[in-house]
Amino acid sequence: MVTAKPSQDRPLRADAQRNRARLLAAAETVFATSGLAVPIEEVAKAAGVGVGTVYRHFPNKEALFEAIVIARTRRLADQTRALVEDGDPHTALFEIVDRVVGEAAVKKDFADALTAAGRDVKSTDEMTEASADMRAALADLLAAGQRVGVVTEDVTIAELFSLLYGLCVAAEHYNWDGMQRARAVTLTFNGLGPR
Amino acid sequence: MVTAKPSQDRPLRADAQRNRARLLAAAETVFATSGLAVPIEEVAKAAGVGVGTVYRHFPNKEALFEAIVIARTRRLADQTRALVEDGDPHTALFEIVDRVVGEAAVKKDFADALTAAGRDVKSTDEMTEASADMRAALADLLAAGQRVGVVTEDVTIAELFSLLYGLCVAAEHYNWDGMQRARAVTLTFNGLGPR
Amino acid sequence: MVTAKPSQDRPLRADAQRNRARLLAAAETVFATSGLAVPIEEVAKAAGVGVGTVYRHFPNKEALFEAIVIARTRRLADQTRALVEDGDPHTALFEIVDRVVGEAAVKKDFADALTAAGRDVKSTDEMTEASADMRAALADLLAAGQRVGVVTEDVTIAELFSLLYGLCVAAEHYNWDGMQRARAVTLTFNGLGPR
Amino acid sequence: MVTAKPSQDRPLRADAQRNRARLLAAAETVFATSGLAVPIEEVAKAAGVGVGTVYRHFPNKEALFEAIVIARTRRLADQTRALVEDGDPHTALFEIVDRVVGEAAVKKDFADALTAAGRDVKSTDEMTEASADMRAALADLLAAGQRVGVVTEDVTIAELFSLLYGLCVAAEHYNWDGMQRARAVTLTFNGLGPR
DNA sequence: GATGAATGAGGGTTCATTCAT
DNA sequence: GATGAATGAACCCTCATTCAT
Repeated sequence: MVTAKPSQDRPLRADAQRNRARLLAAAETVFATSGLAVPIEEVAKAAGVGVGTVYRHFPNKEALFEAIVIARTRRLADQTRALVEDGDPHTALFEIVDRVVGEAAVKKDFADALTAAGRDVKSTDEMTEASADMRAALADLLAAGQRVGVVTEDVTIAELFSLLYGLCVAAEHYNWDGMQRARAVTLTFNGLGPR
Repeated sequence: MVTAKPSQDRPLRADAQRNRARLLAAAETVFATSGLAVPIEEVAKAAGVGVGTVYRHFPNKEALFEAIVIARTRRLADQTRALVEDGDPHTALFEIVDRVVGEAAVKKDFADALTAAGRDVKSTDEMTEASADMRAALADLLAAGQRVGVVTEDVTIAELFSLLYGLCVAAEHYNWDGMQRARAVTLTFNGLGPR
Repeated sequence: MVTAKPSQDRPLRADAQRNRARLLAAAETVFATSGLAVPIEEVAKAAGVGVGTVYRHFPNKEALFEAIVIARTRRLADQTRALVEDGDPHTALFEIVDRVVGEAAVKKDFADALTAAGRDVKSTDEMTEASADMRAALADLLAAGQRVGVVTEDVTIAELFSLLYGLCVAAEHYNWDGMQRARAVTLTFNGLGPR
Repeated sequence: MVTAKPSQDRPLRADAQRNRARLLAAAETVFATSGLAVPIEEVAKAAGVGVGTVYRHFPNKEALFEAIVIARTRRLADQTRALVEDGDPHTALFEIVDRVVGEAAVKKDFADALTAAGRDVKSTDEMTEASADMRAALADLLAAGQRVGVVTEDVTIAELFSLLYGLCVAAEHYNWDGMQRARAVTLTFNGLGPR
């Protein structure tokens, strides 16, 4: 956000910056498509760079993966917060959940990400922060939902979180289309609302 | 279940039989504990045999893994059917789901199994059969639930299946204890029942 | 030395034993010829095995190298001790030094070994033991030399050791033939003897 | 010594000159400390320049290393010659040897240099010249020693050279302090003198 | 049948060198 | 001239699978 030294910065960085972004994007796609086990070279190829470049930007495969998760978590948190502020409280919760689940269905790595496939994404400060951020955004959302009465008071963030998680994984696993997803989200929401 | 050559076997066969069983048990544990990426040798060691023996019983790693999934699926199907027949229709659905989810929380490999971590468990005949079996049992369960009115008519087996799946994964991921699990299952069931 | 269980041991081990030996021999040659930087595959090829076999016997390159050093040190210690016992005290010191230096000239790895090329051969117990053994043998030799008067009393083992070391390196570096070596050893011995 | 284009250079040239010097100094230290295997980038960092600059001054890593060896050899030759001229013939030999060995003990790269760690420092013209220079200086020294009788007539330059080499390596390897070094040099000299 | 040694393809990572800025 | 990002060959090591015993 804040580019230090407004004027003559290191000029090279422009390319590097772009490469990093392409790498992240490519990695997201490739990991999503082929799983975490793909050779790094595959990622590099998809990003149109050499393996060395991957390693210049990320110390190792795990770090690359973590960077994706962090980016993704941040994006989700941002979107969530946007919806909390702009959206109709009555539908905000449904919408954001639906959207999150929808994305998860496409980018196969979300669950992979959170699950981190056995290997525990070692809580980097950055990761911890992004997580907390997401959690906070979701908490706001939940509070909003409870305020307008679509969710009963006794539902906790943790519960919401884990149900959301389950939905994401299922969406990904069963390759839900919009219809199926909406239905599942609806069913789940029914459970959260008042009897 | 299907013991090939029902009657007189050479005594050695007994050892082999036992080895296969130990192998399956060991593999289930080891995969659950350390993920699918563990070297086969680890499994062999855990089973107290040499790698060669593993390969005598299963053509390759994937087959071993599949065998576990099949065994597990069969077990679940059996349990489900048992509950359908013996259990109180009002609680049967809840109970079986709770149990399945409970097991999933312990044996980390269930989701791993179904998700099959990227690689698609190629539907063997056996696997297909076990799956169908499980699906049928769950269908019966669902039908029973609908008959007594705890689940609305419009819920499909596919939907039930995927929600169940999501619960399992979440249970595993968040390491739910009995309480948390019951709560999640309850919430989910609320969603399936009549308004 | 002591092969446990004289009769029916694990039969396979014979091959493995042989491979380990071949590996050690090959590695000694290859490292000597091409330096410590040669790819492990080169060593494997020289031993007529696959890389995997190298790694079955030695956890990593360094361990392989260390094994060579240990073997070599033991051999030297043994030879030294033999000379101490069998040899004429008047010539024993000269002879053993000459021989050690002679070997060093051929097997280029001796100095490499001791120097351990920058990386410090982490003192394994085995290594420590072998070293101590060698040192002890040399101490005996020195004592013998002093007893018969070819070396003055004030020469310490450490001094002998380091001069020997220097000679070895020089022999290797300058590729001394027997004549050159004998001359250098003689000159050095002159320095150790009484004026 | 040989500054190309003696007179008017562009001011930038000054920077380049300085960079080359810093590079050489940094490389000497870094190679000495961490061995020849350190990444070039390490050297660059130590010199406070980018890798590109290293390659502007030296075509490749080997050339950089060779430049160090040459510089070092020249320095030794100069010092030697100085001692030959200024020093007391009776102690000159001892002194120069002691000094050379002393330096070798500090700058670990001397032996590394001469041994050239497996890779043979391809005799560049420059290198050859520097070597010859050193050899000549040492020859003068030896001659002086022989003239005053501290060294017997039959000692050849080659012999002196190789003993010196051995001492250097040993000094480096055993990390001799001044005392230990003096003792070793003395012992060695005893050997070179008349009986 | 069981064992575990051997194989070797494959993947992660490093680093000398090049080149756009 | 300097910089440091990019490249990719090469290396260490792992592990699924085979096979001699």
